[in-house]
Amino acid sequence: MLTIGKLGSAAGVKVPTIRYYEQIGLLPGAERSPGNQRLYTRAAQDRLAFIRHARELGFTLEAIRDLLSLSDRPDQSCAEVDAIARAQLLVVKGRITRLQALKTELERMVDHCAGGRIADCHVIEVLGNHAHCAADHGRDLHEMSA
Amino acid sequence: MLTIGKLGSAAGVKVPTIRYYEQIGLLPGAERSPGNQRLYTRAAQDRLAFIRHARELGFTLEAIRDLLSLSDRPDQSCAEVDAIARAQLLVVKGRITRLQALKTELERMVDHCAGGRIADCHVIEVLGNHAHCAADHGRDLHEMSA
DNA sequence: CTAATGTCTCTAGTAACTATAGGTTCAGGG
DNA sequence: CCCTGAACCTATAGTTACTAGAGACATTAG
Repeated sequence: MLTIGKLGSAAGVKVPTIRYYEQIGLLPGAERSPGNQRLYTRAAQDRLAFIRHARELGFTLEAIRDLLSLSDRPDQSCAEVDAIARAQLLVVKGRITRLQALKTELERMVDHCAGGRIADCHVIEVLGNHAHCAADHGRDLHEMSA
Repeated sequence: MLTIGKLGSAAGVKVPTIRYYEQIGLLPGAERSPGNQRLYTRAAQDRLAFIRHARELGFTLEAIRDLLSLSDRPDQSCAEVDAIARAQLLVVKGRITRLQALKTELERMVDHCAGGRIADCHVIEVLGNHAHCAADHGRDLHEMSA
């Protein structure tokens, strides 16, 4: 049995975050020591590792909740998991595309900017002027959090 | 002079977001009509466009605040802007790398998952098991918001 | 002139945590 | 066996960058 601190460092998740996950029902309430401290099993550690990895992969906690509920009923069809993964894949591809445009833009900014003065510097102009954008401007600011 | 709604649709920013930017001091208080509605000049539109583009490029509002304060004093050295852009470039490159690992992982998930049952499905196993990770696991969950 | 749309302020909610306060429990050393 | 200091407990509030709602006033089109 692990204390919350051990569990946290084992999984690379901060202690308050673990308590937060418990609070929102992503982790079940842990057993407690006689002194009321949380004690975790190997199963809880796996579950937390799953959550952490999924977060790293860009899944929202809601998506993770779905995934976990599926894993709790392991005889069901995989189609739903598959759908979630596919949806996330689209999001991820979109992000990569936009980030690459962004990277180009930033590189250009750095090139234009090296050692000059703001009066000669295109950074602000590039960002202020729609015509200079390399990136396409859809309404996509908030796919970031999808 | 533009109303807030026109300004918003011109710049691709939602009306409450404009008011929010004003509230946190990123946009100056606008002139008002006799009926107390905000009226914006071309200058305000440029400033908002700048903010929007910078957000798209992954700058935080704090970084944007810095950039704007620099642009308000245009005789200063460009070095600071340059430093911000370079720092953002690093963040962006890191994100791209991790998202590409993520993409690989998700593609693998989708491949393993096609039409099966969860019992045969590697999705949860892949994410739950540290050994199967394609991605490196630094403490980098929160560069996402940098 | 009236109805619809747009705007106003203010408050509260969102995601996914992070931090603080004030108190309790546990493990190691003397 | 006691004491200290680290780790733990709960609860609340703060963070970023918005978004949404209520209820009232302004503006514009027909």
